[in-house]
Amino acid sequence: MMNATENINTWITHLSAKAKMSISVDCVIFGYDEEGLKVLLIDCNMPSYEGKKSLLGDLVEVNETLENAVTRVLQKRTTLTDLYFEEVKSYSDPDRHPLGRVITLAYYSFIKISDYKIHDTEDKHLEWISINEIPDLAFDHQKILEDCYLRLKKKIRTHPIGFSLMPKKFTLMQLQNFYEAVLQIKFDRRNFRRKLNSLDLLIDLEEIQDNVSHRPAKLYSFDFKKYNQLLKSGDLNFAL
Amino acid sequence: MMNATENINTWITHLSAKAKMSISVDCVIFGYDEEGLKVLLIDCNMPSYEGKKSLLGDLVEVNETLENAVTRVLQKRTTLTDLYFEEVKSYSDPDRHPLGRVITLAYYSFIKISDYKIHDTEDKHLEWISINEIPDLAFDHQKILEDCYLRLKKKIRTHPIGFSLMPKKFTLMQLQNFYEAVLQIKFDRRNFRRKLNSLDLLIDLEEIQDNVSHRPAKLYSFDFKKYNQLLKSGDLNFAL
DNA sequence: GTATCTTTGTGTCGATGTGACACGTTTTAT
DNA sequence: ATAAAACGTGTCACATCGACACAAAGATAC
Repeated sequence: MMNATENINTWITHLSAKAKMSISVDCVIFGYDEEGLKVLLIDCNMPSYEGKKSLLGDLVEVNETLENAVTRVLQKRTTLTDLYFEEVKSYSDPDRHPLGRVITLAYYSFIKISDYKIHDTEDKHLEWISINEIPDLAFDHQKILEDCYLRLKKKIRTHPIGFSLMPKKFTLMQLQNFYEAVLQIKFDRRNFRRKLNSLDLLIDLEEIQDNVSHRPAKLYSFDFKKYNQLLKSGDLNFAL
Repeated sequence: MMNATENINTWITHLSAKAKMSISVDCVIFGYDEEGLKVLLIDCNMPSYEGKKSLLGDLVEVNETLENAVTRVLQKRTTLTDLYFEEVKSYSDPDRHPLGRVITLAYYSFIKISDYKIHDTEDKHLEWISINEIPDLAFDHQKILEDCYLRLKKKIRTHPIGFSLMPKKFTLMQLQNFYEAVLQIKFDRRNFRRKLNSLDLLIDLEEIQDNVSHRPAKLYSFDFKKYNQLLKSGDLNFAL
């Protein structure tokens, strides 16, 4: 019987094998291209979920952190390294996985779809699906995806994480389209531009669009240097 | 060797015993009384951390969710049920726990210290410590506490979670003291009152303080009913 | 019972940010 | 030359925010 004080942080002397379980990470990999916001999903062929799609995830190995595991999954599935990702929350229903007790931690990441290349030709089962056309997913992945999407929407309004998904040179309209696609809301064009200008994080490249059959727009780039300075000094005041 | 597609969500057929580990929850139990913001800590007598204090946590059992485990820990340590708590993040350094591989999920809760009673007389090692006098803690609990405190401060500015820690009848000055203690910042009295009034969530009880040797203040209570309505309708616009 | 102490309660002004809103400009295509 | 398409710009009303000072209420001391 446990002493009143005894717990994982005080007096116990060994870890019972009975209380061990599997941990996984599940990544909601958001991607953006000019068609809109998409999510990378894979076919799930596990009995009882056959035909459904699922998020990308894997078991955490005994000698790695959860962040290591996420990095591993992201690299395997996108070939990209150094991706931005963020922990969202845990899912721990004892019955959530048919193979047994698996607690999972959900993460989301966000990449430029044009940077993405299929890593392995065997991965025919990987697919970008529009955020508006998500089918029924296996396990509790529907809920995970929802929670991660909410988190992304909250994050992107207060942190300029979206700019690395823009082309190097972009127009204000492309930027607005990006925010409208991710947040699924419309902005007033004039107010959006006023806001972005007031942040003073865009560099006017003094160039204009080419090959468009209408008045060409001015091109901008994002001032990552200034952004990082502001971030360090704590004076970043981004809000959309 | 793993097939390109094989992972926890697709084709594997069994969970390897080798990849199993222990999971714990650690709770930062914040408490408030008129002396200020405190944290409930316990003595840690585990070799290599002897003499240090630690957060309250426990191993997650195979048949319970993380939330169940948190509820269990909170009830054991405070005797209180139905406490508010929130997941913060995971800590998964393979070397973070001397007994072996233990991934932990951090949660914080927030209670009225006057509601708290020592549950078990053996728990002489439990103590409320002022947020400004936190000693060195065992494991990575320093970091966990910091992260949870940051989260609490962020949360309390946008959600009126603090009102259940007030007496049933309170003065605006008591409320301001509460926010100042938790956030460790000062508010202008007039602006604070204007803000709170504009939220329209306080009920003027038309009573005044008693037994004070100065001008007595008006007493208010929190309109939980209206708050819950606003919460449901999504019109809650709380920000301090 | 008057003076003093302590804490309460209250309003204004200037600055800043936000939502709503319309028209002339630039380029290409015909 | 004209039409089509998207670009680029400014104002006004309104709400919010920080800064700031003084009179009122009750208790206490003399």
